[in-house]
Amino acid sequence: MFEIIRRIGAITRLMQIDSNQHFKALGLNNNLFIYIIRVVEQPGMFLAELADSVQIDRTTSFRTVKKLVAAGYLTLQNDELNLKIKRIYPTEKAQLLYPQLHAYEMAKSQDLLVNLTTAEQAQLKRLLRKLQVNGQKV
Amino acid sequence: MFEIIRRIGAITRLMQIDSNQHFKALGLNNNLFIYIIRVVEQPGMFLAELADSVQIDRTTSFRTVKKLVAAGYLTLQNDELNLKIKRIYPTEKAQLLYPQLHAYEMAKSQDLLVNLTTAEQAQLKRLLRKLQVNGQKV
DNA sequence: CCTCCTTTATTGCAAATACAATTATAGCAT
DNA sequence: ATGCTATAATTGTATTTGCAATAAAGGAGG
Repeated sequence: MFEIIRRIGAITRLMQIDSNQHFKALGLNNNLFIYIIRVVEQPGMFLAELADSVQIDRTTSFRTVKKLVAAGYLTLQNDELNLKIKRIYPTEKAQLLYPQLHAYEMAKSQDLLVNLTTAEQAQLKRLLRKLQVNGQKV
Repeated sequence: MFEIIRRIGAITRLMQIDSNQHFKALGLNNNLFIYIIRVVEQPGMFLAELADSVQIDRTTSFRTVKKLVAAGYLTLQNDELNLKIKRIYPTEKAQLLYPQLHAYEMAKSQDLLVNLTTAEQAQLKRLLRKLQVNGQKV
C-alpha cells in the first residue's frame, strides 16, 4: 500500500548518506554540493529562490549559502532594482569544482537506473512527473 | 538527464517539511512518527535493525528511540539470548496513536498518486522496485 | 501619499544531527 | 581455551537545523 511513498523516501535517505560521506573529504557534506550545482547551473537566483529550488528551509539555506560564501564557492550581490534581494553567483572555484560534482551525480543516477531499460527510464520519468505533493506539482 | 534522481529527492524533502509541520502539534516532528509506525508494524526489532529499517544514522536513531521511550511511546527490552541487543516494542500509547499516523501516511500517499491510474501506480511500483542505491537493492 | 499586507533577509536559541571514540558481547578460527 | 574480528549499544562533542521573531523593502488599494 505505502510501497511507493516509502521507497521514494528510502532512496533519498540512502543517497543522502552516501553523498555526505563522499563529499566529506572535500568539506562539502550536508548537501552543500547540491547548492553549488544549482548555483552554477542557474546563477543569479536570490536566496529565497534558491531555498525553494532545493526544497530546504530558508534559514538553513541562508546559513549554508553564507558558509559557501565564506569558503569561497559563492558570492552574493545586491540587486540594483530590488533592494530586498541578494543574488547568488558561483565563483571560479565553484566552476572548477562543478565537473566533479556533475560526475558524481551522473554516476549515482546511472547506478540508480542501471536495471532499467531506456524505455523504462522514460516511463519512470513520465510517471514521476505526474506525482504531486500537498496538491502541488513538484 | 537528472530528472529522475532530482525529482525523487524533491518529493522526499517536500513531504518531510509537511510531516514535520503537521506533527509538530503532537510533539512528533523530525520523523518521530516514522519510528512509531515502524515499531508498531514490526515490533521486536533491535536498535541497529530499526536504524537500518528507516535509513537513518544509528546514533541519531538511538537518541530518537530514547526520546520516544521517555515520552512513553516505546519500551526497550533486553534480549534473553543475545546480551548485545535491545528489542523495541510499542506501548499502548503508541498503539492508540497508530491509526492517526496511518491515516496521515495514507492521505499523503493518495495525494501523491492522485493523478495516476491504478495501472500507472502498479507500473510505478514495479519500476521503483528495480532501482538500486550504491549497488544495493532498496 | 499613506496604510496594510506580503516578501526577503537576517539573527537568537534550543533542539537535532552525525562523526568519532568507547564498551561490551558474539562469533569464528586457530 | 584463546585471540581476533565483527556487531551493538552508548556517550562526547561540535556542527547543523529550523522555528520564532525582527527589520527592511515592495506592492496594492484607498
